[in-house]
Parts: sequence; C-alpha cells; structure tokens
Amino acid sequence: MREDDSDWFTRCEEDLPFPEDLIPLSQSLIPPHLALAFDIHHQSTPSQANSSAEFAADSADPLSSGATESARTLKRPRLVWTPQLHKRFVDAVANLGIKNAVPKTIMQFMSVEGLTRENVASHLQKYRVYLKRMQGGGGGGSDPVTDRLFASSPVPAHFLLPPSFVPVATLQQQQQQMVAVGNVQLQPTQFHQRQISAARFGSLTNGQFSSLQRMSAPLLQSSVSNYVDELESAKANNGGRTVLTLFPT
DNA sequence: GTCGGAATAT
DNA sequence: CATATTCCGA
Repeated sequence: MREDDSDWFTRCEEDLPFPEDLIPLSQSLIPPHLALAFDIHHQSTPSQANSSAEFAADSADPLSSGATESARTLKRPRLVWTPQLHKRFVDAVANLGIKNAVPKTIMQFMSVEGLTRENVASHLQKYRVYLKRMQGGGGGGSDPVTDRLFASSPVPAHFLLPPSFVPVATLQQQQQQMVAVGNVQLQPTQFHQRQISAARFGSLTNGQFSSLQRMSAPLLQSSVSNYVDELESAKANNGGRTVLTLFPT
C-alpha cells in the first residue's frame, strides 16, 4: 500500500459521476408544448447551442390553451434526425460496441432529452439496413440521396464485420481522437442513474472495454465540436406539412 | 412487464 | 422516403 493505492482511491472518487456535477448536457430538445406544459423557460445563449433534436414544426394550436396535459401522454412531434443528432448516435454505437448498442443503452449514452427509446430503435433499424447495404452490395449501387444523412457521419468501419475483432484498439483510437481534439477533461459517466450504469457496466461481458466509464455523452459537447454551426433553416414543404429540415430533397 | 427487433403504418 | 407505431419473441 503505497501512494499508488491512495492515488487509485482518489481517482476513483474523482471519477465518481455525481449527478450534480455533470448533469445536463442537453437542456434543449424540449418541444414548445412540453416546455409550456412544464412551465420551463428556455434561456438560450447564442454560444450555447447544445445538441438539440429538432422536431417538426407543428402548427401552434391557439386552442391548446389547456396545456395541462401530462408529459408522457403528450404526442411528440416527429423527430428530425439532424446530422448532429445522428453523429451522436453513431458515436454512441461506436463507443458502446455492437454488443451493447441497443436502443436503450444508446439512448442513455446520447443523453438527449426528449429522445425516446422508440426514436432510437427506429433509427437504429434504418441504420442497420444502411450498413448492410453498404457492406453487401457496396458496388450494387448505393448512392441515393437517402444515404446522405448516414454519409454525413463516418462509419466506424468495423460495425458488422464478424471474424476479426479489434474492439479495444478501435475504442482507444476513438478516445485518442476525441481527447486529442482539445484535451478535454473527459467527464465521467453522465448517467444520473448510477444504478443502471453501475449494474450494466459492472457486469458487462468480459471487459471488452475497461475504461468506458470515463467517457460518455459530454464528449461531443466538451470537445471542440463546432456543433454550434449549421443553422437549420431549410424549409421543406412537403405536402401540406411544413417541417424544419436540414438538407433539401 | 420490459426490451429488442422486424414488420407495418402514417 | 423518414419516422412512428405495432407486433411478437426473448
């Protein structure tokens, strides 16, 4: 028992994810109606453009004065998967590993408020199709505009390849990349729900990843991520519904 | 009952 | 076509 131990201990303490310390990396993504229902006032600073999943612009119902509806009962507008959101998604999947890349986990990792398991599940489904298409018939012909969203985010490359495994290595690479960007102090797990994270990651399969616990959602934000960029203002007038989308069709 | 995933619906 | 919702098997 030397300093090593105490050091280790100290580190453990530091790594402990305290909710208060690293709470909300996502404060937006609350649809107007919800915000109203909760009486939440959104204070947005120009330099604080957080990851916000944009919903389809819903025609404000002047008659919806009774915003006393329960949040869970409310019907959320269509979620629009902006490239940023998708990137978060991909990063989550990449870092979690195929094995743990299931809707719930992904959702938690992304830590985007308002995002539901169903949202992720649906997107994941499509994403898998995309991966398959890309793998199987790479030359078959896959370049329609459809893939643009997915193309916007690089695919970790080893997503569906079975035989050779390079999980740890890849993971490290990813970490290096992110850390290298700005030497951010990687905040520990952001899961407020320690129960889940602890339980899950504690009994994870043979420690494919041992250091996952130090990285989490804040990564994208804390990094030099210039997310604060693309202003989504392209209006796609589809049928009778006007939605806010990023890319033109 | 929950969850993941494919099928189906909008 | 993109996303949501439903259905069904673990």
